[in-house]
Amino acid sequence: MSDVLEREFFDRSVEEVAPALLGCVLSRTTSEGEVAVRLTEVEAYAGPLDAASHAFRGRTARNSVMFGPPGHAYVYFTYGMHFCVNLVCGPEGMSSGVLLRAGEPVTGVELARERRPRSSVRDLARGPARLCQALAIDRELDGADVCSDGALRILAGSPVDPASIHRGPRTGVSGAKDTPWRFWIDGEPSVSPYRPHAPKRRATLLGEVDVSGRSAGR
DNA sequence: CCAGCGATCGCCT
DNA sequence: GGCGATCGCTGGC
Repeated sequence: MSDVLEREFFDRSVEEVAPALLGCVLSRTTSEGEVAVRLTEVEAYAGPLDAASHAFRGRTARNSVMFGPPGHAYVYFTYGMHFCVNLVCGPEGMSSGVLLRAGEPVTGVELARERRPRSSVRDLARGPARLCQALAIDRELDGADVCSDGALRILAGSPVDPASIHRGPRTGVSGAKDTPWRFWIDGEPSVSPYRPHAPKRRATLLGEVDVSGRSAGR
Protein backbone atom coordinates (compact mmCIF):
# COMPACT_ATOMS: atom_id res chain seq x y z
CA MET A 1 0.00 0.00 0.00
CA SER A 2 1.58 3.24 1.10
CA ASP A 3 2.86 5.46 -1.67
CA VAL A 4 2.74 3.06 -4.60
CA LEU A 5 1.88 4.87 -7.85
CA GLU A 6 -1.67 4.49 -9.16
CA ARG A 7 -2.09 2.36 -12.25
CA GLU A 8 -3.58 5.41 -14.00
CA PHE A 9 -0.14 6.97 -13.80
CA PHE A 10 0.98 4.50 -16.47
CA ASP A 11 -2.19 4.72 -18.54
CA ARG A 12 -1.02 7.61 -20.71
CA SER A 13 1.33 8.02 -23.64
CA VAL A 14 4.79 6.69 -23.00
CA GLU A 15 6.28 10.07 -23.88
CA GLU A 16 4.41 11.56 -20.92
CA VAL A 17 5.09 8.75 -18.50
CA ALA A 18 8.84 8.52 -19.10
CA PRO A 19 9.86 11.97 -17.76
CA ALA A 20 7.29 11.68 -14.97
CA LEU A 21 9.08 8.57 -13.71
CA LEU A 22 12.26 10.51 -13.01
CA GLY A 23 12.62 10.95 -9.26
CA CYS A 24 10.25 8.06 -8.52
CA VAL A 25 11.59 5.18 -6.48
CA LEU A 26 11.86 1.55 -7.62
CA SER A 27 11.86 -0.79 -4.64
CA ARG A 28 12.72 -4.46 -4.69
CA THR A 29 12.24 -6.80 -1.73
CA THR A 30 13.69 -10.29 -1.41
CA SER A 31 14.39 -12.55 1.55
CA GLU A 32 17.69 -10.69 1.83
CA GLY A 33 15.99 -7.34 2.35
CA GLU A 34 15.08 -4.24 0.38
CA VAL A 35 17.04 -2.30 -2.20
CA ALA A 36 15.55 0.88 -3.69
CA VAL A 37 16.79 3.42 -6.21
CA ARG A 38 15.57 6.85 -7.22
CA LEU A 39 15.24 6.82 -11.00
CA THR A 40 17.57 9.24 -12.77
CA GLU A 41 17.52 8.06 -16.39
CA VAL A 42 14.85 6.37 -18.53
CA GLU A 43 13.97 5.76 -22.19
CA ALA A 44 10.57 5.58 -23.88
CA TYR A 45 9.71 2.83 -26.39
CA ALA A 46 6.49 3.24 -28.33
CA GLY A 47 5.55 -0.28 -29.39
CA PRO A 48 4.46 -0.82 -32.99
CA LEU A 49 5.19 2.79 -33.97
CA ASP A 50 8.82 2.60 -32.95
CA ALA A 51 11.50 0.78 -34.94
CA ALA A 52 13.68 0.54 -31.83
CA SER A 53 11.02 -1.19 -29.73
CA HIS A 54 11.01 -4.89 -28.97
CA ALA A 55 7.29 -4.78 -29.81
CA PHE A 56 7.83 -3.29 -33.26
CA ARG A 57 7.39 -6.63 -35.04
CA GLY A 58 4.44 -7.76 -33.04
CA ARG A 59 3.76 -9.98 -30.10
CA THR A 60 6.06 -12.88 -29.24
CA ALA A 61 6.50 -15.05 -26.19
CA ARG A 62 9.32 -12.84 -25.01
CA ASN A 63 7.59 -9.46 -25.25
CA SER A 64 3.99 -10.45 -24.50
CA VAL A 65 3.90 -8.56 -21.20
CA MET A 66 4.25 -5.31 -23.14
CA PHE A 67 0.92 -6.03 -24.80
CA GLY A 68 -0.82 -6.38 -21.46
CA PRO A 69 -2.14 -3.83 -18.96
CA PRO A 70 -0.02 -0.88 -17.79
CA GLY A 71 1.86 -0.82 -14.51
CA HIS A 72 3.62 -4.16 -14.99
CA ALA A 73 7.30 -5.00 -15.41
CA TYR A 74 8.64 -6.27 -18.73
CA VAL A 75 11.97 -7.94 -17.99
CA TYR A 76 14.11 -9.24 -20.85
CA PHE A 77 17.41 -11.07 -21.11
CA THR A 78 20.07 -9.84 -23.51
CA TYR A 79 23.68 -10.34 -24.57
CA GLY A 80 23.53 -13.79 -23.06
CA MET A 81 24.05 -12.43 -19.56
CA HIS A 82 22.12 -9.27 -18.73
CA PHE A 83 18.60 -8.37 -17.69
CA CYS A 84 16.86 -5.04 -18.30
CA VAL A 85 13.51 -3.85 -16.97
CA ASN A 86 10.72 -1.75 -18.52
CA LEU A 87 7.48 -0.51 -17.03
CA VAL A 88 4.53 -1.04 -19.37
CA CYS A 89 2.45 2.02 -20.30
CA GLY A 90 -1.03 2.35 -21.64
CA PRO A 91 -3.33 1.95 -23.18
CA GLU A 92 -3.50 -1.82 -22.91
CA GLY A 93 -2.48 -3.45 -26.16
CA MET A 94 -0.35 -0.50 -27.21
CA SER A 95 2.80 -2.38 -26.16
CA SER A 96 4.70 0.71 -25.11
CA GLY A 97 7.08 0.83 -22.19
CA VAL A 98 9.73 2.79 -20.34
CA LEU A 99 13.20 1.27 -20.00
CA LEU A 100 14.73 2.03 -16.60
CA ARG A 101 18.35 2.92 -17.33
CA ALA A 102 19.80 4.26 -14.09
CA GLY A 103 19.06 5.17 -10.52
CA GLU A 104 20.58 6.57 -7.38
CA PRO A 105 20.63 4.07 -4.49
CA VAL A 106 18.45 5.26 -1.60
CA THR A 107 17.80 2.09 0.42
CA GLY A 108 19.79 -1.09 0.96
CA VAL A 109 23.10 0.19 -0.33
CA GLU A 110 25.00 -2.50 1.59
CA LEU A 111 22.94 -5.30 0.08
CA ALA A 112 23.34 -3.83 -3.38
CA ARG A 113 27.09 -3.69 -2.84
CA GLU A 114 27.12 -7.36 -1.90
CA ARG A 115 25.48 -8.07 -5.25
CA ARG A 116 27.94 -5.85 -7.12
CA PRO A 117 31.12 -5.97 -5.04
CA ARG A 118 33.33 -4.44 -7.72
CA SER A 119 31.13 -1.39 -8.12
CA SER A 120 31.51 2.00 -6.54
CA VAL A 121 28.30 3.28 -4.93
CA ARG A 122 27.88 5.67 -7.81
CA ASP A 123 27.97 2.82 -10.33
CA LEU A 124 25.65 0.43 -8.46
CA ALA A 125 22.62 1.17 -10.64
CA ARG A 126 24.30 3.15 -13.41
CA GLY A 127 23.09 1.43 -16.56
CA PRO A 128 20.07 -0.79 -17.18
CA ALA A 129 21.77 -4.14 -16.54
CA ARG A 130 23.58 -2.88 -13.45
CA LEU A 131 20.31 -1.56 -12.08
CA CYS A 132 18.78 -5.02 -12.47
CA GLN A 133 21.78 -6.64 -10.83
CA ALA A 134 21.71 -4.31 -7.84
CA LEU A 135 18.00 -5.00 -7.37
CA ALA A 136 18.16 -8.73 -8.18
CA ILE A 137 15.71 -8.36 -11.05
CA ASP A 138 15.48 -11.29 -13.45
CA ARG A 139 12.92 -12.96 -15.70
CA GLU A 140 11.01 -14.26 -12.70
CA LEU A 141 9.76 -10.71 -12.32
CA ASP A 142 8.55 -10.51 -15.92
CA GLY A 143 4.92 -9.47 -15.64
CA ALA A 144 5.15 -8.38 -12.00
CA ASP A 145 2.60 -5.75 -10.98
CA VAL A 146 4.56 -2.73 -9.74
CA CYS A 147 1.42 -0.84 -8.64
CA SER A 148 0.60 -3.15 -5.75
CA ASP A 149 2.38 -4.50 -2.72
CA GLY A 150 4.71 -7.10 -4.15
CA ALA A 151 8.33 -7.99 -4.73
CA LEU A 152 8.79 -5.02 -7.06
CA ARG A 153 7.06 -1.69 -6.49
CA ILE A 154 7.18 1.81 -7.93
CA LEU A 155 6.82 4.57 -5.34
CA ALA A 156 6.28 8.29 -5.54
CA GLY A 157 9.45 10.28 -4.88
CA SER A 158 10.26 13.85 -4.04
CA PRO A 159 9.45 16.25 -6.88
CA VAL A 160 12.12 16.90 -9.50
CA ASP A 161 12.84 20.43 -10.72
CA PRO A 162 11.40 20.41 -14.26
CA ALA A 163 14.31 22.52 -15.45
CA SER A 164 16.73 19.72 -14.55
CA ILE A 165 14.97 17.20 -16.79
CA HIS A 166 16.80 16.88 -20.10
CA ARG A 167 16.11 14.77 -23.18
CA GLY A 168 18.09 13.40 -26.10
CA PRO A 169 18.44 10.43 -28.46
CA ARG A 170 18.27 6.94 -27.00
CA THR A 171 21.37 4.91 -26.28
CA GLY A 172 22.59 2.01 -28.33
CA VAL A 173 19.60 1.58 -30.62
CA SER A 174 19.95 1.12 -34.37
CA GLY A 175 16.38 2.00 -35.40
CA ALA A 176 14.85 5.47 -34.92
CA LYS A 177 18.20 6.62 -33.64
CA ASP A 178 17.38 10.33 -33.69
CA THR A 179 14.13 10.23 -31.75
CA PRO A 180 14.86 12.10 -28.49
CA TRP A 181 13.17 9.72 -26.08
CA ARG A 182 15.92 9.37 -23.51
CA PHE A 183 15.17 11.43 -20.39
CA TRP A 184 17.49 12.10 -17.47
CA ILE A 185 18.01 14.34 -14.48
CA ASP A 186 20.81 16.68 -15.41
CA GLY A 187 23.86 16.63 -13.19
CA GLU A 188 23.11 13.26 -11.62
CA PRO A 189 26.27 11.18 -11.16
CA SER A 190 24.29 7.97 -11.68
CA VAL A 191 23.29 8.82 -15.26
CA SER A 192 24.98 6.40 -17.64
CA PRO A 193 27.20 7.83 -20.37
CA TYR A 194 25.67 8.26 -23.81
CA ARG A 195 26.78 5.62 -26.25
CA PRO A 196 25.80 6.07 -29.87
CA HIS A 197 24.98 2.86 -31.68
CA ALA A 198 28.11 1.33 -33.18
CA PRO A 199 27.47 -1.11 -36.03
CA LYS A 200 29.52 -4.31 -35.93
CA ARG A 201 32.77 -3.62 -37.67
CA ARG A 202 33.18 -5.11 -41.11
CA ALA A 203 36.15 -4.83 -43.40
CA THR A 204 36.28 -1.23 -44.56
CA LEU A 205 36.16 -0.53 -48.26
CA LEU A 206 38.64 1.65 -50.06
CA GLY A 207 39.77 3.87 -47.24
CA GLU A 208 36.30 4.42 -45.88
CA VAL A 209 36.60 6.46 -42.72
CA ASP A 210 34.90 5.36 -39.53
CA VAL A 211 32.88 8.29 -38.27
CA SER A 212 31.28 6.67 -35.27
CA GLY A 213 30.21 9.18 -32.66
CA ARG A 214 31.75 9.86 -29.31
CA SER A 215 30.70 10.60 -25.79
CA ALA A 216 28.20 13.42 -25.37
CA GLY A 217 26.27 12.35 -22.35
CA ARG A 218 24.65 14.66 -19.84
C1' DC B 1 39.58 9.54 -20.66
C1' DC B 2 38.72 6.67 -24.66
C1' DA B 3 38.53 2.73 -28.04
C1' DG B 4 38.54 -2.14 -28.59
C1' DC B 5 37.05 -6.58 -27.44
C1' DG B 6 35.25 -10.85 -25.40
C1' DA B 7 31.62 -13.07 -22.90
C1' DT B 8 27.44 -15.76 -23.84
C1' DC B 9 22.61 -17.15 -25.39
C1' DG B 10 17.75 -16.25 -26.60
C1' DC B 11 15.28 -14.51 -30.21
C1' DC B 12 14.10 -13.63 -34.86
C1' DT B 13 15.09 -13.91 -40.02
C1' DG C 1 23.23 -17.97 -38.37
C1' DG C 2 23.52 -13.18 -36.86
C1' DC C 3 23.08 -9.93 -33.63
C1' DG C 4 21.54 -7.38 -29.72
C1' DA C 5 17.61 -1.40 -25.47
C1' DT C 6 25.30 -4.29 -22.05
C1' DC C 7 29.25 -4.56 -19.07
C1' DG C 8 33.89 -4.71 -17.45
C1' DC C 9 38.64 -5.29 -18.48
C1' DT C 10 42.75 -4.02 -21.15
C1' DG C 11 45.91 -1.11 -23.29
C1' DG C 12 46.91 3.31 -25.40
C1' DC C 13 47.49 8.42 -25.10
